[in-house]
Amino acid sequence: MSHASTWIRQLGCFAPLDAEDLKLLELAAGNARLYSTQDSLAKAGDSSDRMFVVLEGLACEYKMLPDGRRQILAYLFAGDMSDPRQLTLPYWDHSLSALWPSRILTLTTENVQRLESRSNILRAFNRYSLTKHAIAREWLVNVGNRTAMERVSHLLCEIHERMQSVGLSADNTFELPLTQSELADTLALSAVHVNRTLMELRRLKLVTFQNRHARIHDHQGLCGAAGFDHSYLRMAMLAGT
Amino acid sequence: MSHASTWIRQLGCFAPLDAEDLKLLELAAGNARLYSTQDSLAKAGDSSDRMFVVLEGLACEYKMLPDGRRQILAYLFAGDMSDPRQLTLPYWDHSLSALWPSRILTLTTENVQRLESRSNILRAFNRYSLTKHAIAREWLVNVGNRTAMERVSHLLCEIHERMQSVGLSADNTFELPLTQSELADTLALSAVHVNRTLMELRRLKLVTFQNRHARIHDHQGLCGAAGFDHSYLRMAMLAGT
DNA sequence: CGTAAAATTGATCTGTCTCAACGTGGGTGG
DNA sequence: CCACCCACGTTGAGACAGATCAATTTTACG
Repeated sequence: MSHASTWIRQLGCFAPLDAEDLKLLELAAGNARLYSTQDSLAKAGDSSDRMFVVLEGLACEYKMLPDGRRQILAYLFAGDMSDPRQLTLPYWDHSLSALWPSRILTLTTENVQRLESRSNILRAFNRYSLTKHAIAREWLVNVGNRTAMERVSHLLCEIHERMQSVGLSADNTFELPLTQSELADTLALSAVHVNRTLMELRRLKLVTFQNRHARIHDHQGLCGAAGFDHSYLRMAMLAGT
Repeated sequence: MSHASTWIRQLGCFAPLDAEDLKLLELAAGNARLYSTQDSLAKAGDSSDRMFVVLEGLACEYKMLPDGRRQILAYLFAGDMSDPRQLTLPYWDHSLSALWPSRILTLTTENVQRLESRSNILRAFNRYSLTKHAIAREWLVNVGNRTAMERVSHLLCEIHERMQSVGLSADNTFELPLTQSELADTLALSAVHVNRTLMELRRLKLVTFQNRHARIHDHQGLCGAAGFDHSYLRMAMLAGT
């Protein structure tokens, strides 16, 4: 199993890939680099001349306000990547950084063009990217309309489902090396309130956290608390609904 | 001046269009239909077999929660369109409806493919769509990290800039037929608080509203109140920064 | 072990929500 | 052409979810 397997498995969820596609993807995944927690990949304003693929670990996209407030816009788990179309723009409007020690692949415009010359890969990229945007829409709904309890539950349901689809969740347990402060900047809550909400989830026997791992004890209960409907995550997948 | 002029002018901001491109776009804009306030264009779950172009008027993308809460995800002003790539998906994950009497064009997959066979048009579509997503990211920041005053100001700065870029703003005045309740569902505030914030903006002599028109009296002051930085709107435009 | 980051807990504060009333202007039918 | 009407805007009072401030404990890691 190569270092790129999660990425390739994820792409395979969005379009069928043949042997030649797989070969090209494996090849492209050659020179991944290791990053540490908090290492910056790109800053808002930087030239947008490369895209990133998280092969292992965890990174995020975020925006900072001048006074230090931070909004996390997206998580990039193993198998996730930045938007390939961003390469057509002159600079980044948001920033990217690692949230945990990660193996991250950097692709140039030429690398990406070579991959996208394969119609299956192009199709997978596009459908993957559409899913990322569907997730962003749902985050806006989350932050805009849901209570703290619903927000945290909804995010956990989403992450669990994403992890499952790439085989990174077993026994309703998955690695989630996020601090409560990072969750706070994702969900637009204070870190203190995230803490209280997580403890409430524990008290309700819905989810527990140990050792940077989340364990869902009552999946149905959690989805209920979140008002979670997974259709936005599956829309672009081969299996359909 | 055709009915499609605002749309075409907007696309022309994202990629150079030649005579043949213009001809095809004009042709495609033939059978627009009139919609009234609140008319539905598509509901979440509907088959995603057409895209929409708002030639005149105002529409929006939104998501509803089962209990009736609504989050508006994007405004479609004259010249704006739904994401063409959505056509590759089986169904909508969000809904679209008119917010004001509008002239709206419906394009089928075939129509869009014909347009996208022109590389300039394809490029314009892509860059337009990237800008839409940059706006969505900024909305998440807005709802997640800014106060009511900042949120309202920021949204007004953004709309003003968008209107200006397609020539729908003159003398710092533009048509904005939104109710306070619609603003509330956009900004994740209550309608009552939107009202108080708008009155505060009026008291500060930054913006006034009359007759469904917004007039910005102190552009610099408004941008300051919002912490507004327009780079996310211009990133994909031909002029650059 | 020591140390710093992260989690936990308690007390208090506040921006915004909710509820409830009243004003108002533009569209419609009589 | 006027009167009604209804959606929208405005205003006030009180409530509350979540923020903030300030310790203290626990955990991770060199």
